[in-house]
Amino acid sequence: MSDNNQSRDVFDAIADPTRRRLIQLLSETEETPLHELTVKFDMGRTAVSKHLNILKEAGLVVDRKVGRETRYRLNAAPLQQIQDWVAFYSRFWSTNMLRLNELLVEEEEE
Amino acid sequence: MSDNNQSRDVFDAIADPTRRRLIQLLSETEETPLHELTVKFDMGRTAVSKHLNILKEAGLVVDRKVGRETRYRLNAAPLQQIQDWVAFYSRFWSTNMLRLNELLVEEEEE
DNA sequence: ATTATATGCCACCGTTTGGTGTCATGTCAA
DNA sequence: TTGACATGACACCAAACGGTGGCATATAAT
Repeated sequence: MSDNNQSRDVFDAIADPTRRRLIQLLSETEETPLHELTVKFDMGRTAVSKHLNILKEAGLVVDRKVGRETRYRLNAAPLQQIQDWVAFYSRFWSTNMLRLNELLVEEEEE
Repeated sequence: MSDNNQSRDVFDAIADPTRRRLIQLLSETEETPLHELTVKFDMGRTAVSKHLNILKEAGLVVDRKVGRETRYRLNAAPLQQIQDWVAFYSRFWSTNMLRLNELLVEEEEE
């Protein structure tokens, strides 16, 4: 159904701060060409392009050529994997909260 | 309030599959010594220990010496950062759903 | 007392990562 | 048509990563 050309682990793709910032920037627009993204970073065009390619490998970004520029668009769908994964562990910090409360109550009663 | 000895980015810590498996294993027990974790992986003790240290740097794991062994315990709390981050983008795959529907409707009406 | 176990620490090593600069090519503007 | 712009592709590089093995030490078991 959805696009699964994921040759790269999504967890891996979002590990880098630059790539997370790219995701954020792309979430603010419909479509942005490489050169426009590049000016927002303290690094060369080649580096930004590489990061975008990694995001593309993870399926988080789609690119499209328009004239001489390549425009990038966010595809947030693969992030569901992350959400599913982390949702499983939400129960653990909840129960830790409960356990913390137990300890506090015990201390009060001593 | 909570423990913030995070010298390591949580996104970075969970990027590695071995470390995610460690998190999963630790979620199944209260506390597990290094040697017991080691036997579950196809790598040496040193490698597993390194991964656990990285998780520790991210605050995802707490260790405690008991006799000659070092026991590790999961602390899922820092994973909230991940959840918060990804939650922000959930609206994007939802709106993509909506946009997909729009496109389908347009096609039908043509 | 001796031996086995569990670990930390360190040196080492090949591969990946995240950046650089350069060159060739395609496209837009004058 | 000439020149500026946007990009891809490539070689290169230092640093980080993910693994190894060996050694020293503390604890447990015999």
